Amino acid sequence: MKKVTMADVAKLADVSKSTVSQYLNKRYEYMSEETRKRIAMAIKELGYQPNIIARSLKQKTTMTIGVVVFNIMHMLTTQVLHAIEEECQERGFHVIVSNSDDDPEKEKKYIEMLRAKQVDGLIIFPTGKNADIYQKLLEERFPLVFVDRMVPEVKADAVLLDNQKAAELAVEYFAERGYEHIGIVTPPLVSHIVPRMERIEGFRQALVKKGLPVVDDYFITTEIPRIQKELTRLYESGRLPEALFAINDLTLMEVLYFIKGNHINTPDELAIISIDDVPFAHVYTPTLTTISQPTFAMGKKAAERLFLQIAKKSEHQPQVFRFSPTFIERGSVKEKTS
Amino acid sequence: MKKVTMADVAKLADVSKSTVSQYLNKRYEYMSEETRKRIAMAIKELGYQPNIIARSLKQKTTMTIGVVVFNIMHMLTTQVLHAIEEECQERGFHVIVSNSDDDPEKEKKYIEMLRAKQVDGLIIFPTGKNADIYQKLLEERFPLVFVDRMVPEVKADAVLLDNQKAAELAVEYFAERGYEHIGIVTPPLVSHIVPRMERIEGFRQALVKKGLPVVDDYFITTEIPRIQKELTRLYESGRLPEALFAINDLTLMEVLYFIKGNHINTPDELAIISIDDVPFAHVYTPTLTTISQPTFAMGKKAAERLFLQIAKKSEHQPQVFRFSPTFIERGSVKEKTS
DNA sequence: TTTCATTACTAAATCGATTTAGTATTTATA
DNA sequence: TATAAATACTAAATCGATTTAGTAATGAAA
Repeated sequence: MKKVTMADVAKLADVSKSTVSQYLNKRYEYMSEETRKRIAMAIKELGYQPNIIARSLKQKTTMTIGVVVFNIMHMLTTQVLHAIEEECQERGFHVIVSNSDDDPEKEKKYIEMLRAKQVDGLIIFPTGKNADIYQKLLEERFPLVFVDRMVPEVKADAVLLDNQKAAELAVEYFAERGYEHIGIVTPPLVSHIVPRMERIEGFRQALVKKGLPVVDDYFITTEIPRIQKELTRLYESGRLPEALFAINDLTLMEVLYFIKGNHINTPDELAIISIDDVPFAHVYTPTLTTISQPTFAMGKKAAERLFLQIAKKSEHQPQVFRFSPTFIERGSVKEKTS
Repeated sequence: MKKVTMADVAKLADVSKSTVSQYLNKRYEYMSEETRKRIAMAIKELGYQPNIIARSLKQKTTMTIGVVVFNIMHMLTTQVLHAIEEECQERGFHVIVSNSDDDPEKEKKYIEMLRAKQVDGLIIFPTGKNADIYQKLLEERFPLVFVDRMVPEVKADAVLLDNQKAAELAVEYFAERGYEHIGIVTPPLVSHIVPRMERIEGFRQALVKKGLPVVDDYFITTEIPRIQKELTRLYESGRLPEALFAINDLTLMEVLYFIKGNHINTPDELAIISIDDVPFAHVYTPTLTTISQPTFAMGKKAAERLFLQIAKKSEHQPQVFRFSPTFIERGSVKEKTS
């Protein structure tokens, strides 16, 4: 019942541990056919399984990466995570995921725990509030890639959406179809949450560019659980815009719930465009016009960049990758011919 | 730049490594206040972070569990995974997730890799086709819990839904509202995929119990990508039932797409009940009547059971936990008064 | 005054691999 | 024939912790 170690295999095959180790690492160069067979036999007979922990200790690599995300409930997170996992699985790496829940303290703790576990690199969907820690990782040349959000003062690899472009796509589409009163729905703006800032800024600029009014009332920037109330308030006072831009899947859900609750007709009364892929966009009534993030490509890129850093531990040139959003035209915006 | 080890801390604090180790493990009993302070100082000064790999090698525990799932795309998987992760995080454990993609070969490989990595236990959403491997784990008293599916011939802990009950709930609800022609939509039946078998068997028995006809045509049991074609075929030949029971979220999506594509009215032309929580059930039109699995409780239970096994490595009495489904009445079934 | 306990530590073994430096034998080359 | 090179291995150090057995100093009890 006790664990079989390399020493046991060595004894049975009547060779030294070193030779067994060579065998396991496929360094057959100076090994006789016969020895090789004897070791293979011994391994099979004993049902030997190497202990990767022991190997990791010596080799200082664990073939494991850590991912710290600020919210697993986001579609983006889930999808990017899948891509990362797939990319890792291909390379024989494992992934440990931790959820910081957008709490910088937790994020800090998890980064430390993962480092203590000797992960070979970190992919972080950052809270954005631990610049000192991120910076320290960089200085130690510890492999690090940011995803979704970036931290401007930390010069690390980052994989994110061209958020400005995404907002622009939405506004332009609305504008070209004759919409003038366009609102945006987003969680509260916080300076260190880059995509949020970029999306709202892109939205504002696109309005101006299209010569559309920038109405304060149409900026619904409040905590997710308060979005419905806010929208209902606007609706009841007759100041609801004709179109809404939901900046992610979570805000979209709130908008849809609001629509449902108040029997609002989409797109006639209220048109909708949102960022992120929701799985039901094409079966919903009406089908939902969305702006999709290339989550798979983003996850793949993040993993690739991390592996690049892991491979050559030195002189890595950090880069920010902006992925283009894809406009998916469906049925939640109509042609306005008023 | 090089790693700070316990030896460095010991040297700086002018004590032995043993004492530093005692300190880190909070065994302060026979340690002077002064020594304690000196060690604390040294740790801070050097920025020492313990190497958990080294500790794991000696202690033979990694504070990490492995989870092998057969399909990450399932809602159930995602949700149960979150619960497991939460439970682990509370105990300071990490989780490594692998996706077997319902391929027994991959499952086998991942189980072996995770064991080589010395995980302290495994939670498996089994393909069901590796009974010999599961059995070996059991015999070695390696902590193991099955989720969603079980493997009848392997007497391990298992956490699953009361599938028969779930099917019964659906049929009874339909029957009580005057439906007679009820269909079921499921991926192909395979004997080792227990929930599928139980759901369809429960469905059949409930029909009989309610005195309803069991019509072959109404059993749509085909690969996910072929479900729409099959439904359309039935529809065009005028043999579509009045009600459909979709046995999971993936089949539900196909049914919804079919409905959308053929402009079928729900619930008037076709009523629907499905198993699993889909996030849009309450914003869809009509709102979707579903049978929910207590995914959070299931994940929590699976983790708890695993930790129980990890705690007392011996004399563990395996148990199968059947969780009750919850019927959530919404709008995709009407009262038939024909 | 001797003996025993208690306190506050430490030296060395250990976990299970990898790796380096080295040995012994055979073969090839000068 | 002597030497160098290639082949087929092995002993021992190492990775960075934990842990066991032990030591030295002090205080208390007999």
